[in-house]
Amino acid sequence: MKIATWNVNSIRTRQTHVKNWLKANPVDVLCLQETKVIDQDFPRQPFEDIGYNVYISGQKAYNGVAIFSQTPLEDVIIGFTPIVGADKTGDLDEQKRVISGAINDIRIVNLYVPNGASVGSEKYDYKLRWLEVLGDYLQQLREKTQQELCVCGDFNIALSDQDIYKPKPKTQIMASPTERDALQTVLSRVELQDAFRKFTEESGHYTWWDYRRGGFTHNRGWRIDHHYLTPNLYKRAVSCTIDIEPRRLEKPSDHTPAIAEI
Amino acid sequence: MKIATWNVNSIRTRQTHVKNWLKANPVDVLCLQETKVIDQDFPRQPFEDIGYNVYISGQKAYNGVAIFSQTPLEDVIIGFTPIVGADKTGDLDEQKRVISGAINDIRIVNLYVPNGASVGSEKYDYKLRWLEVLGDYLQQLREKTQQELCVCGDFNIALSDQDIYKPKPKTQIMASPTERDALQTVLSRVELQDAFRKFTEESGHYTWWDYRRGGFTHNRGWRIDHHYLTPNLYKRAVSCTIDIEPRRLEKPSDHTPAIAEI
DNA sequence: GTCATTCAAG
DNA sequence: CTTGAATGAC
Repeated sequence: MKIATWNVNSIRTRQTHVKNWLKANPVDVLCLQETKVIDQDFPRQPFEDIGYNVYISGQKAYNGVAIFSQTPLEDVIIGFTPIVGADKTGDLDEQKRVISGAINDIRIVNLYVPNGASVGSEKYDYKLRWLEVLGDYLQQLREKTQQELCVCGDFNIALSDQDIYKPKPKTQIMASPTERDALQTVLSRVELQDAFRKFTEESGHYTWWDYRRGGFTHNRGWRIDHHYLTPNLYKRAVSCTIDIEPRRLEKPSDHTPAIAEI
Repeated sequence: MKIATWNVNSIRTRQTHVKNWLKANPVDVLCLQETKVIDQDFPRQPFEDIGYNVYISGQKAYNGVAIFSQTPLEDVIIGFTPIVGADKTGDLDEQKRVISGAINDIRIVNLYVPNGASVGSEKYDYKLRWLEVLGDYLQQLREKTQQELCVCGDFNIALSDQDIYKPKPKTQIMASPTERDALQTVLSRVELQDAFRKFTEESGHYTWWDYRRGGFTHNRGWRIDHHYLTPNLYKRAVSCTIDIEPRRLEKPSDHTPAIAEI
């Protein structure tokens, strides 16, 4: 089973790119982030036309996640609340960043982790709060469903300096020790491991390049889109790759897809 | 000599349409309105590349006029001020709506007449004030230069009900009696005549269709883009036509070119 | 740099 | 309905 993740930075603007990519790369499951559209305006048809079931959780202008799956998903869960409860979730489900569903007792969790703006900002605190609840969510999800987890999406965190074109100061958003630790804690709680690093140890592999200052042209990239797998899935994983081609297209997303095969 | 007028509703957005149209219709002179760009950002090169001299008077976001001419223009005059003086012009040259130049003692005056919003509004008063100064401008231009005039552009006035898909109430902007009278006064003062009506008497010929409510699809058009000629030029005119094709393109301007041959 | 939104204009 | 600007986000 091939599971891809792609922050598309507006599904309406990227509709053609995504459809063409799926035709050339007919993955079983595609997890999208930053769809930036309310559910009623989501362009389902083009993807249903090529055989995908479409599951979405969107909002106006910001965030928004979706899962496309050739096999219908079982037990689709939107947001943290159904698992951890409204008390623990607080305001965190106002932003649409979490959707999950299962295929044959493999649970796919699609995340768009908050960016955090800058270290120490209000948005950074929000990111840290969000990651804490994410830990609760994954742990309870695991306990309740007894399913293996494939937790993928745009994490807005490069776990290691290896995942960045150049080591960054500790104050750099997406690379600061505090957010790295927060993510590491989440991973430990559910025994998640980075699928990409099962197969590739070198640095220089990225999934995101800033639109600004020719980030892509100069290959100043970050690997911030990940697949994290529970032990049995991790053992079964046969590949995890990044397809840079979509980032070369006209009017691309700033992210490119990562694909895990299990 | 062929002189065309075309409100392009942003020259940057319409660059390809205009260039392709000129390649297929190599008129001697093309008068543009609503270029919507400051002079330093005007895309001169593509038009110079195909043999046109480019004369512009633009501003940010709104209005803006330009003349493309295969023959260099003589004595280019921008705005009312050089002819009628700053006192009479007042604030009317803040909006870039007037540019003129001569070829062989034929003076081409390119106008973007204010729209006027709605009858009785502040903008309507501005339109009427503007038309009054236009009369002064044309009269003095005529006297000073002793040139024949081709006054063309987007007049935002349909002089007769024949020029509208359906007769309109007297309160309808672009068809109200007061603005029609104001334009008629201008024409009388300089003995200008409508080139189009030398050749075509039927109704049903339009140069503008509102983007809203499928104006073009339903052929709910207006003829508001005109060529007005002084007597000797009017006598010499051999044709005046409207080319609807550009209005059919993808992402068209709401106006289409009118072409007079003298 | 790119996107969606809101606004003003037509 | 389409455009450009201004904003905020990333």
